[in-house]
Amino acid sequence: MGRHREFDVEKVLDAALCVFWRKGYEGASYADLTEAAGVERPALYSAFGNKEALFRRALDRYSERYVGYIPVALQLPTAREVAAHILYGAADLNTRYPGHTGCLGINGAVAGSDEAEPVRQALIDYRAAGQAQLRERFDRAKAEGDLPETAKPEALAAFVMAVTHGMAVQAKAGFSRDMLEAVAEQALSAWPAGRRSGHQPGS
Amino acid sequence: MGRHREFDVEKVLDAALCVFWRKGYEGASYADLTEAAGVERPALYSAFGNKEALFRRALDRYSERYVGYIPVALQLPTAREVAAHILYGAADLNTRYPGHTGCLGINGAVAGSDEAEPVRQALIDYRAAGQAQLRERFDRAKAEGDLPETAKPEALAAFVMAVTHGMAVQAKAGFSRDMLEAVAEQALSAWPAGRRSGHQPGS
DNA sequence: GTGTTTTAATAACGATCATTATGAAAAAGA
DNA sequence: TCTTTTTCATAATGATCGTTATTAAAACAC
Repeated sequence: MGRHREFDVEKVLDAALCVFWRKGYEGASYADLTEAAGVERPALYSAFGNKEALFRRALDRYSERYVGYIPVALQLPTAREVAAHILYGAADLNTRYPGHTGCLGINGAVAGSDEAEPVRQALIDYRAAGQAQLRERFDRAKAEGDLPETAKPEALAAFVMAVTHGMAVQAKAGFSRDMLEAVAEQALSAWPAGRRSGHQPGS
Repeated sequence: MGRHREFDVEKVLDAALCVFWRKGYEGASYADLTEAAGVERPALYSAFGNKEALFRRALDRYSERYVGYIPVALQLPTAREVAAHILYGAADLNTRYPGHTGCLGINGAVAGSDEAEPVRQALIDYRAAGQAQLRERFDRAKAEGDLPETAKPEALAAFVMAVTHGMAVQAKAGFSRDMLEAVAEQALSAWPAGRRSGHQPGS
């Protein structure tokens, strides 16, 4: 019983995601969010709760709809291909939408006031989870001989993540896709070769 | 004639710099700034102007007092040493002070509200200037044979900057110095060798 | 059709934001 | 000592922040 909801929750969530992507968590005001979503303030509160809950829903949606290239990358046969797919995938995602360059995980919460600390921590956890997946994948690669015995999977994962974060910062500063791809190419040019890797540096 | 200023302008500026470093531009309120500086609000306005002017003064001081390792790096004889000095210098600066990890250039302005756009642009310009210096240094290295003819100085500079930005993001997330140094080491492991470079990959 | 329940929209809430009037206190010149 | 000038400290400015009362409208049950 009762009145039906008149707006599409998923469309509203997409609109909020775009605002957060562009302005970060604290920079996105309810005035921005309601204007982008086309609904009034109380509708956002009744549908999602408060601002932090709305952001977490937007982060979930971001993960589902835009970061799919990472699980795809993790399925690739060699570590180099994994890293390459992630690096070029980040280069693409960071520059694909002119209205919101960079990535939500970096734009949202690098710094800010104390009140946003739980949100920053959520984003840190989000990035850490991705890095842990990458590290596990590199552990496997080492066991399979795709990475040499001397390779340090944890450091390799942190390195790949650092480059992607750095590209996100650069994308927000307006770097071209070509430049980001050149960054990715350079990051890959020293990838350690394993027993079963056909790649030779410089070949 | 008139009354003397009772506080030390440089000490106040240092205090403001620490607050901006920790909380970013928009996250730092005047309540934070006056508490850290130990002076009242109108004193900050009379000495520095408004918040944006105070931030720019703090950015200048940051450049003078904390980023000296970059001009030092630019004087080193080989491009690899330049990149290594910058990468390890960033690893150090990003983790040296537990109270304000990361770096001001990244923490301050990756995302935020529209009102802070000029400040974000100032930080983008600041980072771009550093990258331009690096690129010029790599141009020289190429001319001197320290980088191979195939090397792309612009891409190399963007790559080094991307890694440093990524490390700044990671430092803000609590990464250890050891981990950041491992990231830097990996970034260097593929550095292109020129005619006059004694380095061989893997040696 | 009446009553109940849920949503929609307007407008207000207290808190905090950056920024300043305002007036007292202090130092310099006459 | 008196006047002038600058700084200091208290407190208030209008605006915006995230969050909600409040009331009107719409959709079900009976």
